[in-house]
Amino acid sequence: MEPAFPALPSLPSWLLSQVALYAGRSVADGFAAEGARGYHYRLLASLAEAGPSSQAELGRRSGIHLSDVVAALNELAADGYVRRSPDPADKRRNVVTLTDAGRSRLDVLEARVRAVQDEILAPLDAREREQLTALLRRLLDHHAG
Amino acid sequence: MEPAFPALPSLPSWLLSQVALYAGRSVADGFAAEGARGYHYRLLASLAEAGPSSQAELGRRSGIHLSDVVAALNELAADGYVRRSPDPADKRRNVVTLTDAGRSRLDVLEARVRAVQDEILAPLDAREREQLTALLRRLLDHHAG
DNA sequence: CAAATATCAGATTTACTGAGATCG
DNA sequence: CCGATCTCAGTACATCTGATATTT
Repeated sequence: MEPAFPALPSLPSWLLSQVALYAGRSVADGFAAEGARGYHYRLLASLAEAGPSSQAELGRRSGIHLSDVVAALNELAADGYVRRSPDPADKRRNVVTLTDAGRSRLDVLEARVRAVQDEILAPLDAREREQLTALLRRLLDHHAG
Repeated sequence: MEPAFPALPSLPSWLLSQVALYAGRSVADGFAAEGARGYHYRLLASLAEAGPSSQAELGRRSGIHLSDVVAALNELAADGYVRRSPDPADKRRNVVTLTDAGRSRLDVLEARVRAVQDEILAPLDAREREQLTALLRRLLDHHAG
């Protein structure tokens, strides 16, 4: 007579949320040590990857809500990491550009992120890390597509 | 000249949080369809697994803050799923007991959870599901101990 | 007095909702 | 008039903090 329940801690969704909670906190702590948040990194990385963009594009690419994009860009612009200029071709839009300072900022945050990923995945070897990311990627692609 | 960044969507911590976000929403939706929340399930499951417990024990086992345990138990007790009685052996404590109705309630929520897990893991076969949970479990054990 | 328990009230974070103004 | 963009204000949820009272 086994117990009928899988005992919380074996549920995939529970494992996922617990590990994600820990990972999220680690990453947030790493950013906080630089006075930044995850949104800042995601926006800077998205700008570096795709070049100058409208805010709506930025939000879609980085998965951040438009209203949160506004707030995070206010902070990034106040620190001189991005520049907002009106798009002459479409007056509804702002063109957001990464400044040199923003590029340096991204490098710093990037280094933090890398270090934290390594700490999170510490108990796994290279092959297992690839397995994990491949499995997660398949789940994400399946449910996002 | 490869780009210097790993492009957001390949970061393990990002994959984790995205998949966990989806999984968390799916589970929450499943519970909401029964008028319940995750806390209710976790508390009921913890009671079924370990028997009558104090609130502090419950909180520790299910990873819910004491103050949230109080609120969630208020709701469960109001619906007759648990009973709170003072512990004669230690007057600081309440002994929380699962009622028959609570046991039935757990079965219903349990079924929901199972179905949702299956939906979340849909793109993976049995072997891959075990791989994923094993990898996640190792990460969790490493960082929780 | 120190530590554990239970309770309540509120702060914090991330994600999201809704309403407005402007423009294509 | 519809749809997209930007902005601001405020909600919702889970988590966590702090204060208080009681008992060990």
